[in-house]
Amino acid sequence: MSEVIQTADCLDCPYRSLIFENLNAEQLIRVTENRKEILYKKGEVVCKQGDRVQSFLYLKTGLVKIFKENNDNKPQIISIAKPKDFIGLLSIFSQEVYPFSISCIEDSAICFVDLDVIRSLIREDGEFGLVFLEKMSEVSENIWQSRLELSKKNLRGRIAYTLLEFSQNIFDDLQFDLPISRKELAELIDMTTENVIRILSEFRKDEIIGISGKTITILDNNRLEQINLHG
Amino acid sequence: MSEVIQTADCLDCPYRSLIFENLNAEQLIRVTENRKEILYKKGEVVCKQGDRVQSFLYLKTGLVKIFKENNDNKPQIISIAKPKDFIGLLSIFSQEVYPFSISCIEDSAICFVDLDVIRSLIREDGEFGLVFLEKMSEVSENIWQSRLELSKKNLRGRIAYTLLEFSQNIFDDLQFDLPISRKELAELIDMTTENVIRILSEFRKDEIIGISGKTITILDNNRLEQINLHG
DNA sequence: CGCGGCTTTGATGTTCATCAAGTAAAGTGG
DNA sequence: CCACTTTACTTGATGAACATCAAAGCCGCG
Repeated sequence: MSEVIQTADCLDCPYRSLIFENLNAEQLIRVTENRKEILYKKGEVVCKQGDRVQSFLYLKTGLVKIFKENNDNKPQIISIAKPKDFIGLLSIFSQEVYPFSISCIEDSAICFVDLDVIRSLIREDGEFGLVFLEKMSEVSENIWQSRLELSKKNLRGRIAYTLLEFSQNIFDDLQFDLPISRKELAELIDMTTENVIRILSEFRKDEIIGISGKTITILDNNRLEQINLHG
Repeated sequence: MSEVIQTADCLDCPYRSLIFENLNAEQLIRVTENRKEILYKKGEVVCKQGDRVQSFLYLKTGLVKIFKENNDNKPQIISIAKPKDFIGLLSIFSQEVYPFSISCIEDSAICFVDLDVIRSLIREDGEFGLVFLEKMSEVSENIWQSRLELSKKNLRGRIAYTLLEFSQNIFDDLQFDLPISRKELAELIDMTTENVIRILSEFRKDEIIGISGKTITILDNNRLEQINLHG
């Protein structure tokens, strides 16, 4: 199960985000004293839609999915977050409760910083506030970019786009282990599980990718790019 | 054509946003001196995708559409913004240039506040920064909510959703003039113009709505809600 | 008044979801 | 550790939802 660990203070944290770069010693101590780090196993839930927002969430290592749970039993995955992402997104500043759930698709380490501490840092240190805003803006912009891009593509295009995302932005390799199931991939790009599988098989038959269980190898990057663009 | 007007200072602005509520006199003067207000006619362009971001944009009155221009000649409307919305969205803090265009779908008055002034206000006045962040968060959250809601519905559901949005959130009336063309409605909810028209006609035949040119009258709100929910 | 863009309807075809059925894999309890 | 259950994966067949194409009327505007 998940485990709270006591790390050295944030000053020495190798995963310290740029936003905490310019804090002074006193401020960093305040952050250190009002945070906890939790190690999660793959599959564990970080927060559930409807939970009270109390912390600023920072993904140190691992991979998580941020998703809406609808009462129709068809979750919608909003985004897969990478290390150094702010996984509470912007919501934490206007919502009482989380409008989405977060769970781990790989073992992950997540820092929970007391939200009141973040608020007080912004209040007293405008420079911090500004940097914070910029970083928030960037994360948000990336997710928007992706969603809008996806929504104008057909199924083949969406699959191609997502495989390229994984390859280029997350694993930085032409071969990688799909961190999510076919079902989750379907939830991420808004299609059915059957069609995800069908199209992956198609790509395999066309020798655009290789598939071995969860392991995907991109064999013909060009063609994948073409499908991405014209799908 | 569009017209720059010299209004009284922001202190007296009846449309002053809550975010400027707690500024002191000196700060408000700085805002006043580094802003301009422009009156646009329906159809005029406020900013184009790719323009350099230099101002914080605030919609005082009117209605604008925020949209992506793709090279395939199929614009995607991201959102219709109402008075008091921050129409540059979060992008202004991480993007050099606008990732979208904005144009007016009704005559509109828009304030351009020099972005450097906003930045300096955040730097020097943390409370302002925090309120600003909260408001940004709220606007962003609403758009997300809408897009995710839409993306899980079928065409009838999307039309129903949008009509209810207009009725309830924008015009606060069961009868209203559609501020956008059928074509734009299609771009907003990601379908073809033909199908927008077809489904509106269907709703008319079923006596769920009345249509007379741009004027829509919701005759059976209940049924529309049902279609929205189950579509 | 004539041109271009918007609107409307119908006919047609494609894309995609759904249903069904079976295999493989992965967790669960005795 | 094995039987059992559940969940993931896979393929095919079918039909529904939706896009595309075509044609014609309409409306606003120079």
